[in-house]
Amino acid sequence: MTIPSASTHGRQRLIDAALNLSYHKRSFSSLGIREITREAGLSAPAFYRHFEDLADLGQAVIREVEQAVIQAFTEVRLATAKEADLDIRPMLLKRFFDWAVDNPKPIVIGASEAFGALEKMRLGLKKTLRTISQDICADSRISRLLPGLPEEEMMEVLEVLAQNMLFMAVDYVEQPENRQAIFEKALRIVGVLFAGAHAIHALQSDIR
Amino acid sequence: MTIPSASTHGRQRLIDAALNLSYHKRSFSSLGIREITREAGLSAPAFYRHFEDLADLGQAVIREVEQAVIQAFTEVRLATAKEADLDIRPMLLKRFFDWAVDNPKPIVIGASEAFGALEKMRLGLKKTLRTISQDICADSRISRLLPGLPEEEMMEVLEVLAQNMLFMAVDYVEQPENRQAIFEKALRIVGVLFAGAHAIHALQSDIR
DNA sequence: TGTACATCAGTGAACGCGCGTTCACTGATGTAC
DNA sequence: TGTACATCAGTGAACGCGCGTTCACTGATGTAC
Repeated sequence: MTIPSASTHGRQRLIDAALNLSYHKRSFSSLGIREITREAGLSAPAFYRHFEDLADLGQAVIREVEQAVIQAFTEVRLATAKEADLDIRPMLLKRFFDWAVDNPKPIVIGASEAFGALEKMRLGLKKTLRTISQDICADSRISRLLPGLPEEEMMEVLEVLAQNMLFMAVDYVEQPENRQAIFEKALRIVGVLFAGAHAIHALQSDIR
Repeated sequence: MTIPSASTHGRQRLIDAALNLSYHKRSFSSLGIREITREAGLSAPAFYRHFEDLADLGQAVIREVEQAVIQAFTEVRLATAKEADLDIRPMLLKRFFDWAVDNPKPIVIGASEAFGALEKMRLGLKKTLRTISQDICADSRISRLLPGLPEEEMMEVLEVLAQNMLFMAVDYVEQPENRQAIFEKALRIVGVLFAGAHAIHALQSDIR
């Protein structure tokens, strides 16, 4: 055998099937085992070769969604690494939204489960948003737009931002006819949050 | 008979049961008819005396959630009507959070369904957030904090705000030990958004 | 290289159970005269 | 005021169905010697 690590086939097909169904019918917690195996083209008992129960599959699905979302941000930041615009934000956002169009499932599912039924999903996704916020926070192209802002304040704003951009990405994906308007709206919101963080920090510095 | 309007009993018990179950087990779309009637203390066939199917009950539930959320804001604004603080926002927010503690179900369910499974719920709740934003926008105690800001810009910011405060209210409800910290964080976010809207608008006015 | 064995993803048949839904019925309440 | 009727929320029994889960089995692939 190659490596005893992750099995390559049936298991992944079940995860993909769950993602497909959550994406189209929504709400992971309402899926059934037979429904998922049917979608995956497997017999029902095959499910138990790979997972103990639905919660077990759920953990695998959430890992998949988390990885995809983090990967999105990584790819976007790498793709824009050579850009040296004065303001990198529009390009970062545009790339993220376009990535979401190409990979709608983890975005749509992530958004709907981030405050949804299963606690494990909620906690996992919130942690993911925090991780992403930290990555962005560490990106000098962003942090230099908020000079002197303490890291904790920046993180707070970036987390709110990440959450809102996740939701706006869903609109962007689902309303192809309004994409330009949604993108501009998202940019405005980004602008407001940055400007606000900047203004408040300046105000506090004045008082001190 | 009194008035042929809304029936007072079984129907409401079914709605309450659905709210209870969604609140504790989460995800309305995973509830079953027998489960709901059981929770309501009724026989299964009784369901059909009041609703055609689950989607029909769903519409009634969402109306209930919407009304409760709007009522929350109305009550909060009435309760603070006599306050003439320089800045009414902390009191408005505090009262809203405390209302959420007393009426957790519509808040928690509203937050988890606002981006969740059923399209009707999502659209209804987004409309509700818009309605609330309009109410706040028309409140001179708020609008005077953003003098000269065009209504459309104010609405955009207030909608983002309303959505975020809904989510933060859930944290406030579910983490009694962190309430003070969550409240302060929420206030900071409110501050950032207002400061940002103000700063951006001032900037635009300068350019013109 | 061949052979015997172990491992493991997959299967169809079968189970008992709870589901959604229909049915004919009951009993309370309101209405007509 | 009494009586006959209509309305309607509720019920228990019954239906067929799809569900989750277990079982013994198959066939392909890897491993030992």
